[in-house]
Amino acid sequence: MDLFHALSDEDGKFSGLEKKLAQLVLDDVDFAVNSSILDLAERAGVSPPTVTRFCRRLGCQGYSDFKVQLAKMTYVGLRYLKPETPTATPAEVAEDIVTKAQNALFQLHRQLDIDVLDKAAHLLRGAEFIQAFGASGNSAMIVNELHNRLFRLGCRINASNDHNMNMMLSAAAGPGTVVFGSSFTGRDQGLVHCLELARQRVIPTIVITQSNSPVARAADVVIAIDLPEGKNIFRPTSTRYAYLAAIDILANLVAYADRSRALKALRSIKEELVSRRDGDDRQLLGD
Amino acid sequence: MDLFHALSDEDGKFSGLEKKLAQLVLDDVDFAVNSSILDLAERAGVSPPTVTRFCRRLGCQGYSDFKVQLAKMTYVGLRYLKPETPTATPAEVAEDIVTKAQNALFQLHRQLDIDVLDKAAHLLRGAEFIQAFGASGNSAMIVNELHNRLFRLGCRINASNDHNMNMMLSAAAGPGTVVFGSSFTGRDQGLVHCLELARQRVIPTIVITQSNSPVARAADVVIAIDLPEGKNIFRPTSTRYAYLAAIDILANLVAYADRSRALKALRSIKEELVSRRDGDDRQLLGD
DNA sequence: GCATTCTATGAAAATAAATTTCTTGGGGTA
DNA sequence: TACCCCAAGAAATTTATTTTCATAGAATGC
Repeated sequence: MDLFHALSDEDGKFSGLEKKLAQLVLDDVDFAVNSSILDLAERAGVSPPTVTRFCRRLGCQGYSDFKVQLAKMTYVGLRYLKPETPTATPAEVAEDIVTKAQNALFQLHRQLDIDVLDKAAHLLRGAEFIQAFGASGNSAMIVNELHNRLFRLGCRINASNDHNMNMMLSAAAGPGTVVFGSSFTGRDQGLVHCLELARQRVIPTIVITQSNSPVARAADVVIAIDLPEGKNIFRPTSTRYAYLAAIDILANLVAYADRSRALKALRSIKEELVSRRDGDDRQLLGD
Repeated sequence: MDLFHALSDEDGKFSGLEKKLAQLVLDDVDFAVNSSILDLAERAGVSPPTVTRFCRRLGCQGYSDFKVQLAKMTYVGLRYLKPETPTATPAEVAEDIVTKAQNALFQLHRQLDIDVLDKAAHLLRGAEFIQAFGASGNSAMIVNELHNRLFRLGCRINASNDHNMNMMLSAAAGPGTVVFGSSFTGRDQGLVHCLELARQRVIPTIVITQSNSPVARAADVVIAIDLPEGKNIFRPTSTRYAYLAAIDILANLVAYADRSRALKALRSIKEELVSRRDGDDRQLLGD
């Protein structure tokens, strides 16, 4: 049953007052979720029985059931984590992945230390140059994303995914540089080494990793992400979504930390894209 | 208020029966969400007033409020989309990004055509070689992720983010090759050209893009993703989360389509990682 | 064009649900 | 031993929800 769909009345089965009710509910879900049937009826200018009937038409058992469904729906539909079945159908695979991704985002939001993130953003914004290190598929993606976001904001940044290269880059880093590292496990020895090199050179370091890990201990600013890992080895880790969101938030804070610089850089990029393509600026800032 | 936290009774404020209630609720959220106070009381072996008091202690207004909060919580906390305030605090930025990411995942799940995905998975699994094209930051990330997931499953795959290169690769593609393309906007002319080249050579093509776009029209199998774009130019598009999830699902389906090959490949990679590092196999399959 | 049927709706009644008040009994404390 | 406090339930009360019944208007059939 899909309340979201039902409320939009695509089949046109609602009566006049029911349409009014649906509109009211969609306009102010909070109110509907928190009020009694009498309040809702009064505000909609209908009688309580009409509300009950409305709920039934939507496929709910009654008003309380409706409220529960509504609460679920508006807070993003997501099944509870089910034990994994070995014979998963494609639909189950899809649901499982989406569920876990949403869960990872939820957990991220719960445990994210905004102050640390803000501190990191200001450090990045003030940097003359940023070296971003992350190896293996996942962390590589993360630092590449950081690169992809920050260069648009006028930051000078290089992302590198090669251990030996990282080492040389760290050893060569001069004043004004900030080193950024990503490690999902927190046990990337190569990254730890780079961070130590940076520390020797009094270069500030930021990492996104598990707290209380070797990588975390080697850095100045730690964006801690502690999520349980799944067990299905076929399944890519849902932790990536959490990391990606953290990077997105970070990039935003960097943008806000120096709005004018960010705007200027974005504008140039956009102009270039628009003038070189078909003039359709829906492309915005990259495919 | 954080019901999740409250239910775990970290402050040890629960009485004996309240602990029992909390356990019952956590064990079977579905039951709690769908039953009346009498049912819940009976199943927990307590009186209804005890349940009411329990709800109050959890910070809820009463039993109905408790049910609503519970429904929200278990379906992943997520605020309704708020209009964006120009003077966003870091916390608001974080919430907004997480919200939109979850929303993108929700929408993806609602509109995803599993059969198409499954078809694409079988095509990829049967391919002798896969060329994956995606340019600019976002699509580049997507095809790199595809590469990152599929090579682990024993697929022969190359990801390329360079237009000219893609063109040459398409022109040189031989029988047994499958071309995969990603474009968020669906208007990547270079990609369209590659797809046309492939079509001339009777090479099957799969794209992940907006439906009814030039890219979609040029491909054999279309994984359609149609999400509204945000307007904040500072903000990276939340669509990325949806694409990423689609790729994850796709990779899973490829793995399940040929379990033994996938397992074999994964096992070799894992052995290599474990033997070369500190023997800690928590690293699993890449940082 | 009138009668009939159907549908939407509300009023009132009935039921069910939730909460408050009052009470009890067990554990601790002076 | 007497007192107090707290957890917990029974009964009473209040509140919320649903059902039943009645009505008016719209649609349909003859």
